[in-house]
Amino acid sequence: MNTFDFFLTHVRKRMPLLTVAEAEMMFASFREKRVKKRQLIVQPGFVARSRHLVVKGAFRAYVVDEKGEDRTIQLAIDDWWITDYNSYVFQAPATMFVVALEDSIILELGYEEEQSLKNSSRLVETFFRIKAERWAAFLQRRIIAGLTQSAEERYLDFLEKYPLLVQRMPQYVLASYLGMTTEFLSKIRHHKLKKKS
Amino acid sequence: MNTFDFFLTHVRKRMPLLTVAEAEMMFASFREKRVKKRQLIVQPGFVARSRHLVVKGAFRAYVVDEKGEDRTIQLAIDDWWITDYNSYVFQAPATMFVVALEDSIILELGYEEEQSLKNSSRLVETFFRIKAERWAAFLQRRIIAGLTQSAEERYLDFLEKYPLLVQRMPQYVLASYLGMTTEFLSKIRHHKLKKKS
DNA sequence: CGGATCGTTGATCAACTTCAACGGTCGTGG
DNA sequence: CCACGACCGTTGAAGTTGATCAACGATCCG
Repeated sequence: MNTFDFFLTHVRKRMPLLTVAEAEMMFASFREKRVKKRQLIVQPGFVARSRHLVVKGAFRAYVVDEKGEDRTIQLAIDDWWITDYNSYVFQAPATMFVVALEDSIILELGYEEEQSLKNSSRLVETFFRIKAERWAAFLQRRIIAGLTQSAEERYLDFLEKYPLLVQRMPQYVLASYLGMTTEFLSKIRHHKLKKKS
Repeated sequence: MNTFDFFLTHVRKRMPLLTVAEAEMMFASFREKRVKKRQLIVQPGFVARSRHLVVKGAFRAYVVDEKGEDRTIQLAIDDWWITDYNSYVFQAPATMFVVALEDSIILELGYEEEQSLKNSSRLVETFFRIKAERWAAFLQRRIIAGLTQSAEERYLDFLEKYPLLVQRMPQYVLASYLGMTTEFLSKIRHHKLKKKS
């Protein structure tokens, strides 16, 4: 499957009505890029000028807090988008790192290109509106999980919903995404939680 | 200020280009409602058929977990929108309660009405796209706060960013929004945290 | 082959919760 | 208009969850 076919399949999942011609027009605004493991595509202090659709590979967005700990804010593998969302939407300096966890292929869409696309096609505007709505819904579910579940429950739930992600992510990434330490996640996985009495 | 003027000011904040005629057309799809304190506008099991713009008053969206504890997912006072976002976007059964914390006035927008509005006006589609993007950005900042800050830091930050909200919300609402118990928030507020040695 | 990276395990510790008891205030029915 | 319960907040003691620290083991590349 070539990159355009991948892209067509991707957009048709959200917008079945999109014609091939429209998909081609959109596709023309993207740049295909190869990114090596450990390479950064967004860095704190610089504006995230693009959002990135992962064709193949894996990425992680994280912030580093005062204590120097990193906290994973977002993960992406094949067919997901990633960037520093705040930075991209407001075109303000980023606070996150976005780094490749594997050698990857991405489709990069610049902010200005996205604006033009939305201006030139009503359907594209709708595409990005739906994308933003679903992203918000996803984030809200994550907030609910954080407020209502224990570390173990969050892990088990995540494992059930995103088994592919769990398989591909190193454990320290997973732990920091789920809001716990690697040590604790290791204990959860090996049923080494000390139960009382 | 009458309700339409309130609405016009509200939408112009996001869309300065909106003409009065367009604002009037949008406004016609909303229903003004008065809601008494403790009245529910969304309930679990029923689809959230509307989203609500708070003209005057205060609301709280919360879920009840297995242990019977309630966790506040969203707050809204004047000029904010509220509903069960997941339920509204996917038109699926709600998991949240949305309840009035004061006697309130809201502008209610039904799902179908929103779709028609977006179809009939490009600018309205853009309005809701921007709204969704900012909502997602807001939620992501909340996730970052939850992953990187202690309970005390979350409270102090929230107090700084949303002093009006803090003033108007009862403490148990605030505590459950910030992911801690009322007791603990009370101790934070009275500097009763026991420090070691 | 050798360091860097990632994961494991147990002991101790800190942040926050739970529980219990109590005090104030608000609003509603008698 | 008062009284009484419901609701909300406070405080301290004890309990839990998960973090921190430290040491070690495995694996993976270069």
